[in-house]
Amino acid sequence: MLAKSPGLDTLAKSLSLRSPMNADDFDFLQNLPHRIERFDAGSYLIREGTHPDTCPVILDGFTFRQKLTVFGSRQIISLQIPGDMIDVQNLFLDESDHNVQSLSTVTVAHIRQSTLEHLLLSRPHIARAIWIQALVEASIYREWIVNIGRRDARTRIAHFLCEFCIRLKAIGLARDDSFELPMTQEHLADCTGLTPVHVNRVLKQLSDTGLIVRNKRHIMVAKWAELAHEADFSQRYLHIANA
Amino acid sequence: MLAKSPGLDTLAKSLSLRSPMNADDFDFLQNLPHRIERFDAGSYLIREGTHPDTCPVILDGFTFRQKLTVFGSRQIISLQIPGDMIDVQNLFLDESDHNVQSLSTVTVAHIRQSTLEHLLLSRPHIARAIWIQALVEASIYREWIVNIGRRDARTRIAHFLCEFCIRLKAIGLARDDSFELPMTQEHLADCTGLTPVHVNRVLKQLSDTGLIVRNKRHIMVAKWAELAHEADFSQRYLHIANA
DNA sequence: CGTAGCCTTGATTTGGCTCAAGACCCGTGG
DNA sequence: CCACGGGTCTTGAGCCAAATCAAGGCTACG
Repeated sequence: MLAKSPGLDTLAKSLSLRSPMNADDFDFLQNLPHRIERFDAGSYLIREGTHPDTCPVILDGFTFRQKLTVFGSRQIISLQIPGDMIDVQNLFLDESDHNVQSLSTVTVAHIRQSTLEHLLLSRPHIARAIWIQALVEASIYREWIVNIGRRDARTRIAHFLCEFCIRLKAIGLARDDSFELPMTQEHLADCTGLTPVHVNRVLKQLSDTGLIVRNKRHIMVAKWAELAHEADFSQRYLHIANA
Repeated sequence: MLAKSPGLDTLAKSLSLRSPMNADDFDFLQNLPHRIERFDAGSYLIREGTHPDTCPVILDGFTFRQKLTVFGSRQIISLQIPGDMIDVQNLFLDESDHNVQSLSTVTVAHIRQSTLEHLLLSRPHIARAIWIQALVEASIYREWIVNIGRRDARTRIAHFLCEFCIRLKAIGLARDDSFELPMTQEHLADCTGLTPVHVNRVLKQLSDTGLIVRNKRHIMVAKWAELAHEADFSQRYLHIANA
């Protein structure tokens, strides 16, 4: 529980990609007190209206933020990948305004909110990296608003695939523009504001056109430049330094 | 330029609503070095791809964040009202990923990014308030994703009106559920992912049903409870303390 | 008093939704 | 080892909410 764990490497690496960090900061992050927990797919990590006292960090697997309308439909708001801190906002806000659920089996490290608050004050370089992570997430929200508000279904799905692929590549979970979707087509529909049926048709169409190759949930982007062009995709909003 | 100005009152008040602040902090905010600038309606305050060296704070008027697709359509991502700092993210991110434009004539106070960076490190209570403002903005993004992704046109417009009204009331710019829209119906369409024509029809329909009363751009919410219900509106996501 | 921007309304079209049925895939238990 | 069943994916048919196209009307301002 208090001991150094290989687990928090994921967090330290993810944050150090965001802002330069010295060995001391890096070491400090790895030694943060935390508690490991595993969740089955579909579990709730955070529920709307509650105020969690820990911030989970994803070590392995995927989660998503989600809101439900009174009419019963679900909108997925964002996806979290390994290295992401999934509850920075509840450090400063009273109640969670949305739900967080696991997409697959996930392993998280819980860090106490009080530990984080102290860290934000005492470690400016780490604090900077955490804020950058939060600001980039907000930037992705903005792009999703554009995606859902002003792009047609084909463009929208293409954009989603480009974004997810780039994010995975940045943390080494995708190679050669090829990756595994950790979600059903229903989830994909809830990410893009479409229906599962229409997502299916669009995916088929993208395969038929030869832009992607699908094998179950494995996606290979066959023609990156063309897909990105059709997707109206530019990765500036992801704020990934090296690329 | 360096002198105390009545202008920054707006910022100090807005931030102190977000996190408790002592007289010293309050005074410090009012005495921040800044430069006042006015913009005509439609001016660009920030352009995608640039890195401004000041953060504008709205003293009077309204601005909006906006992105354009390659197909030429525009999506408005958020609205800023007096007291809002409109460029906190560029403190930490290299290039702006979107545009900010004025909706009406606006007066802003430019604060140097370096001044802000120093402030974030030296004044924890103010820093907290600034981060809360940024986190609440992200929360509003999340709600807009839901609004655009999963609500029909009538619900969407109703939700937009509820949100805008509550935000204005929080800073004393609306009374009795009655306020002035600082935008054209085309802007409203770009906020909601609809077309101007359809926005017009929905507004008419909301008047005809008696939920709102319109006089040019003046909106009076005649039946708040009913409008909020139809809008699937709950103000939790705005994180306004007192209400 | 002309003109440009905004608003309003009608007619028609269409992208994506709904409804429905069947196929596939995989884990489970007999 | 195979039958069963539930979740997911796929495809077809028909429909509808919102888009598009188009034409006037209003208002403010030079």
